[in-house]
Amino acid sequence: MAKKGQYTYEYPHPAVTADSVVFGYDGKELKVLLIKRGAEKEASTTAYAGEWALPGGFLDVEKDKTIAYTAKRELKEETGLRLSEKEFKEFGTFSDIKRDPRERVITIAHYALVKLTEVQADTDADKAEWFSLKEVPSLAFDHDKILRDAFSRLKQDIHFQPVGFELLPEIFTLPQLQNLYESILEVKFDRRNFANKMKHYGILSEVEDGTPRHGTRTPIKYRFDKENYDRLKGNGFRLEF
Amino acid sequence: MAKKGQYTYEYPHPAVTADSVVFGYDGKELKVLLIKRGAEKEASTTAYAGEWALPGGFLDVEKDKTIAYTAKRELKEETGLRLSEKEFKEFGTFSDIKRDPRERVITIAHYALVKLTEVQADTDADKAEWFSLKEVPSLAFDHDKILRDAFSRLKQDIHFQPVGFELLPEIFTLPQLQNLYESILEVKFDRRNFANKMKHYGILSEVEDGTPRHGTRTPIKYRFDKENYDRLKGNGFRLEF
DNA sequence: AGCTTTATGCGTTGCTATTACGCAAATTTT
DNA sequence: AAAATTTGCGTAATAGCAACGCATAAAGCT
Repeated sequence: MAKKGQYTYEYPHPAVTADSVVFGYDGKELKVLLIKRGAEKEASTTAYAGEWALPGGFLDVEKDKTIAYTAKRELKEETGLRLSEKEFKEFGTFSDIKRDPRERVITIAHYALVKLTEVQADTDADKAEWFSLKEVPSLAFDHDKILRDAFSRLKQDIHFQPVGFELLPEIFTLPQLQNLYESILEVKFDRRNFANKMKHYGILSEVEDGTPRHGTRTPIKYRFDKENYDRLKGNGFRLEF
Repeated sequence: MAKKGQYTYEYPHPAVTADSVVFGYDGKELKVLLIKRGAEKEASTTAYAGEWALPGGFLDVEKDKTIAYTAKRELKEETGLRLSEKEFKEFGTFSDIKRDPRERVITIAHYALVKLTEVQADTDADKAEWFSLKEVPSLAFDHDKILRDAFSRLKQDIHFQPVGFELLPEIFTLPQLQNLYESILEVKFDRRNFANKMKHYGILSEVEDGTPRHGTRTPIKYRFDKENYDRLKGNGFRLEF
């Protein structure tokens, strides 16, 4: 254990944290993963004790190779979720001088997209909880603003990059995909035009699962064509609204 | 002057800097502003002494309200250029554990666009110099990578937001505007289609400067319609390529 | 059970935007 | 003087997009 006051510098240094906004989709609406701040182990986490906050924590100056690694490590520690560093998308720095009452703390904010249906079992329910975006409580520090910024960044990104793969289960239906887009963009699309567009991109593969499609009301099942999907991510596209 | 070893912390803290990639356009090609690192005042700047680098410097933990302010302050100190905080666009954090040989330094990277023709006089030529993007020397730290990332970010942003206003002189011609876009995107557009598109956006106002247009070869002069320009920035648009 | 409402897939039509060019005039280059 | 270049103005063909109709089966309702 480190002794108090062991680390000295010629000039004042800020603390640096990585915070993560983890979005999940349950087939109906967009959710976000929050943790409850406790006065458990570290004395430094007592600020805003008991309040809800984004998962995240301090950069380990000596061990964390990059900030993305900090985000990954802290998410695992605080919520049980294991994501790879690549899945964290950095979207901004929050550096306001008063944002943490204890000392100067700069946070590098990230967002990540996960298949809620698959990861729900892995999230440590004692510490973490999924909240509907519409029912998020007020958060510690400036995490309200960070969350708002993350959502508007996701909203922007989705116009130019497909995001379904990260959020939907492997097999899904077109109405599900459309609902996902509508949840994120907060708009409504015409059913048939949306279907045409998605099919036109060539990122969907029909799934034959034995069940002979009974009626027109049972939606056709799809999976993503990973190859075309990634190509489209690289090239970018434009989804109107 | 601060005494040595005055600032102590329970856990190690990183240093935090703000670095800026300042792009300018001289009517022909895109340029970037670099500084020559010297062993002048601060002992801490001796790393990579004599090499070219991006302007930037350490966050003043006690005085700088935000990282953007650090960027603004350091740019002024190092190059003489005065920009407002809003003109700095943050595009990423560089946090590799080995990126600075002295200690752990996290940098928040920004880019800015300026009218080269107007600011050239303000840049302190003793310390700073404008380089063509094609002739940039190899840079200190990981600044090569930061510069590459800034350029590709600018390239992305220009697809969805007009950028001419920030880079061109107040009065300019359509060929100039097209050349700017072509310089950034590294592609060629069809002259007439480009003109049609720009006119269609409604952000151009023809300038009557007495000179009765001699021949068709003297390009028509324009200025930006600031109101429509800003509206377009807000809404976003899509420039194909 | 029988009727109404809703969800899904497959299309069509008109409109707008985009692309790929042609042409004339004047300047610059050779 | 001739040739090549640059600029503005225009047009035809095409592709993409938005708005909408129709048939069918499931789900909801009385």
